[in-house]
Amino acid sequence: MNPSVVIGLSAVIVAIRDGEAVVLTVRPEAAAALPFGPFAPERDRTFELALREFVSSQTGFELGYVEQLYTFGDRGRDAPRAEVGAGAARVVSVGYLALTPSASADTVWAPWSRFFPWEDWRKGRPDLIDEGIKPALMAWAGKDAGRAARARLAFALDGASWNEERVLERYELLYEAGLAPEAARDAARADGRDPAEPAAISAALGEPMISDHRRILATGLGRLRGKLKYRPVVFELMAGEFTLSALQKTVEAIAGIPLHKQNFRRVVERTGLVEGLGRMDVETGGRPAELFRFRREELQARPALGLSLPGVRD
Amino acid sequence: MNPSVVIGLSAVIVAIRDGEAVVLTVRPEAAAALPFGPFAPERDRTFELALREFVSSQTGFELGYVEQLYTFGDRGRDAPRAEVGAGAARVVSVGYLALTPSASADTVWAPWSRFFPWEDWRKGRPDLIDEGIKPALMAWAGKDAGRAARARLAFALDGASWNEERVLERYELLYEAGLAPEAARDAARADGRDPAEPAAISAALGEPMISDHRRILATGLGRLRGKLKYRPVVFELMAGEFTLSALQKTVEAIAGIPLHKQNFRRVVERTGLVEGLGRMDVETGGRPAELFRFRREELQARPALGLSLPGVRD
DNA sequence: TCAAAAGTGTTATCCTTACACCCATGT
DNA sequence: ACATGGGTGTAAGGATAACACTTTTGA
Repeated sequence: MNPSVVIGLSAVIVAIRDGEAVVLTVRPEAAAALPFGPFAPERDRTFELALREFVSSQTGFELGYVEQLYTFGDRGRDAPRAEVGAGAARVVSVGYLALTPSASADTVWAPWSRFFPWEDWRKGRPDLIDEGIKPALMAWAGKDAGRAARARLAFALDGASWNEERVLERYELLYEAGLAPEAARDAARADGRDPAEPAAISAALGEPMISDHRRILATGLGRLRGKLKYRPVVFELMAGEFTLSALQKTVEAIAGIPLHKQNFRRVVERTGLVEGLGRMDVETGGRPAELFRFRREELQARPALGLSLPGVRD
Repeated sequence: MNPSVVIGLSAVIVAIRDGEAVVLTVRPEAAAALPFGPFAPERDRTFELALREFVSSQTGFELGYVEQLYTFGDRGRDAPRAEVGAGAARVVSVGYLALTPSASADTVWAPWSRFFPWEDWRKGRPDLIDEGIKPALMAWAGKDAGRAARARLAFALDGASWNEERVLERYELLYEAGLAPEAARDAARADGRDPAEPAAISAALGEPMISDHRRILATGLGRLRGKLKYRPVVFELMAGEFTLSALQKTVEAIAGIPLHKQNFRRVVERTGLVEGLGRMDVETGGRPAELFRFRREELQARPALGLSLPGVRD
């Protein structure tokens, strides 16, 4: 008999709804969770097939773009037993990122700002950072200069500049500082107690999720923000026809920072990856906007999108 | 009783020796292999600890910089049974990339050009591409325009430009085209036969490795080449003191392309991540070179290295 | 004195960033 | 007419890529 390892698959499924980046969650009545399911070695030929299968049966949703994120195997932060229904097995979870152009009006789609409210800088620096996070992290750091420096760089405190990609680093810091409800839960489990998952109350520092799902979500958001800059993945979030403003709004929602309109257009045009259709959008306020489509056939030839998100300082 | 999954860990351990990028291999007498070992769920707290443990006990080597690459779980390309000593278990392998500044003079260090001879463009476009790879891929493509286009873009055929990061894409293409000995081996295993690993003859299209190790190696090389451009990982391959030429040689060995001396220096200086020591190197031919050190303390503050490797066309 | 490698000056070009302004539509 | 969002011109500054050239050592 083999030592027991059970592989779980979790998916960060991202879409855009009403200009907000949203992520598919399950069990809306309790603490939020990403869609997850077991990997059955005797049945599933590949991780990706298994993932598509259980997502479609669990949520009725067919995935398009999918990429592997990371495999989480640390003890103490693994999934609770019940999650995969195994006895005393060690749970290893393989996280995936998926992008889709359509999101239902269902409540299972949650804006990810619910879980990471400090990540949205589109309207400027969130007050939460200086009013909630900074004092809490400084109290945790105390006289430890290393901790203070990490906090400063992660959260752009005291004039440091914001790097939108470091989502995981920020979450891990809050976790380590005990400011994420998941930290207390995991500590209790490590002591042999069996705590309930944190309630889904809207915590000031972001809503918690079950197991290590918020960590997987942070990994997904960070990866996506990074990838935006050098691969044309945005288009996986767009419908077949879209306006350039809608494209910009999408990038802004993902990156969490505002972009300069004209520069954005120039960059997009220069890539040669979009094509104007000559037709106009059916209004959304002012002047009609031209519709564009993604020239997917060019993807192999010029796979870069070189969006250089400008540094946001304040 | 649980369905059996066994997790294996494999490491792509990279160093520089005599200006060549080399990778640590085991079993030099047979087909090459990366260092690998099982993950024991009841013993190992994290993947990374297990990895450091078995690498040090297997090769006597202490790892420094380590990062997770990818988790390979596809059936048909998994590790052979014997590798992890399990019965009928499904093998999932988690690949890691490790960098180290020191390589022994041992033969266990193999230049990776042995496995991917087409990846070294430092002396210009390798003849192998047009003389060996192109005809073979064209024969495989036949009248299939899609296949021909993929080959063209991956291997920079017919004027397409070379992208040094697409190492995995190139290997996968050769595998799919049946030009990697591993492909025949895996096909045989899928049919229920039990073929020996390919012999370690120096194949024209690169030496094969056991199991999916060459794929893991390709993943590691691609990741490293990409990361070079935006994270200061090169320094993990350097000793405490080094000359700028040595640094440049290292980047060239990894990226596989030649760099412009002065532009390289300007970029490195602008990052502020190196500091001249005022002392000189003890000769290597001509004029003595100044020694520099990596300012590791600046790593948190400015984590970018922005090496923009210029496009190589021919 | 010559080979070998270190190190510097300069320039055209392109990209990034940031101004401010005009255009087409519905109310 | 005016509010709303779509769409454009232009220019400063900086980074990139590519020239060719000087300097310092050992043989």
